[in-house]
Amino acid sequence: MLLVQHIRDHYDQVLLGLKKRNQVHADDTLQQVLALDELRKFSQTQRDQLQAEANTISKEIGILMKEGKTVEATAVRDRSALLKTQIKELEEQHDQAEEELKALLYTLPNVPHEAVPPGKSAEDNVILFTYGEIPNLEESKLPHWELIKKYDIIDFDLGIKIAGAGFPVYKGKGAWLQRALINYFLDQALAAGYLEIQPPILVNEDSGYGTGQLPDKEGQMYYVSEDKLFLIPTAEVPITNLYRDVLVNVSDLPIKNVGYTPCFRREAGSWGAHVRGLNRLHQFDKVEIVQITHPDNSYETLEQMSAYVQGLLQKLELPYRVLRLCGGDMGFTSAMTYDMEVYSAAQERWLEVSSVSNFETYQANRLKLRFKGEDKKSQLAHTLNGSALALPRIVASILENNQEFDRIRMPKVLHSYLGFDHI
RNA sequence: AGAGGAGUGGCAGAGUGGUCGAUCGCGGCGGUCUUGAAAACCGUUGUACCGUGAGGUACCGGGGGUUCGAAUCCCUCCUCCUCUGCCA
Repeated sequence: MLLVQHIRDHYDQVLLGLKKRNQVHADDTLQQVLALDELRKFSQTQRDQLQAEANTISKEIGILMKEGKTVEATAVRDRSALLKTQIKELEEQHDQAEEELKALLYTLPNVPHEAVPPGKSAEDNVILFTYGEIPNLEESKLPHWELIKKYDIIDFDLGIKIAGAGFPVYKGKGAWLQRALINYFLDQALAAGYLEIQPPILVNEDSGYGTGQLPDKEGQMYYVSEDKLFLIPTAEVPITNLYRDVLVNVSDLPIKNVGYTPCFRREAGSWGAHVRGLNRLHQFDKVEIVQITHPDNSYETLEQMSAYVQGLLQKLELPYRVLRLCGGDMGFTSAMTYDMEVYSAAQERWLEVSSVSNFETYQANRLKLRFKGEDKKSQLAHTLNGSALALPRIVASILENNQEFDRIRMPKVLHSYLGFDHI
């Protein structure tokens, strides 16, 4: 959620940023925000004044009653009753303005960093860097949805039987590979100084608001109505929300957390021919890194996190490229996002396997995540997160890129986790 | 799931209708003393919003109500504890 003060102080910059996100009505919305905030402040000032008077009167009545001057007390009491109705009116005005203001702010996405390119869709993302050799496979190469059948390691039909489409069943070496990747990713993050967190994979409504899934995106999450809980779409939600309503000490920053969780996405309406096999699932595994930093360091941290994720891809011997997302393709809450895409050699296309973002104060403002600085004043921290990594497309690329005639090579770094070197 | 009890400042714990944002203690911070530290003593110590400022307002688990006035009374929701039941 954007800060009203920031909108007021940097109006043109905010407007420009929102335009970069193709928010056509941004000017109107921002003007409304400022008007509502004025109304909010005005009604509070008025209300506070009347309330101060009412408080004084109440104390006077108390003293009069104690002295037994009941006649005088009754006279003052009438004045107080009048104040009360006025206060109530102003309070309603104030609360309504505040509520409308909040609702409006919820509709505004984060302001992109100035380095974020303009653009409407994925076409306009900027390729920053490409790494690795694209493998030269035989003509008989198979896409991963054929390979998993050939080696009987992942079974979609069984998943359909017990749950539905998009819920694969991992078997034998397929299951083992999942476990190995999770452990490898967690160990790497631990070595990089992250603290491992094992959070709940169901969260309440407040948590959904904290990281920006709510309002508006409830359709993307599975919902347990009996208990009013959401299945998490990413570990970002529970882990970042650990710090909701928290005032940390500046010396505790940066906070670095990593967590493995299954992730659940309804993906309503986003199915098509190009999302076969492991490319898009309702349930998948992901290791997520989250950092909370001082505002001065967050972009440096973003680069570090991006480098960290790239390091993982290099160790897995996968060709990849790094994109800087354009304004139109960036997530609602992000100020800058890098996407890492791995080349899947049989599908002959790039697959997104990680997304690393800096949210600046956008999430922190909703979360009320602040730190107390040297000057004893509290200010909002910056939050960042990234996939490190999401498993299904990594698995797809490993299977496709490393296929040979009658086996699939496993990356060297996984051998000790797997206990075998090929499938 | 049923019955009972309880939620107060970083922690511990008073306060049951009237200068209570809240006693006392511990912890934290500053100081005196000391070569330094400990001890002792003195002082200080929540958050948010409004206001140029002086200052004001709100917050005692959340929300609502009664009252001139609520931490205190009523309703409701949430959480925790104890007992019973169920259970990996």
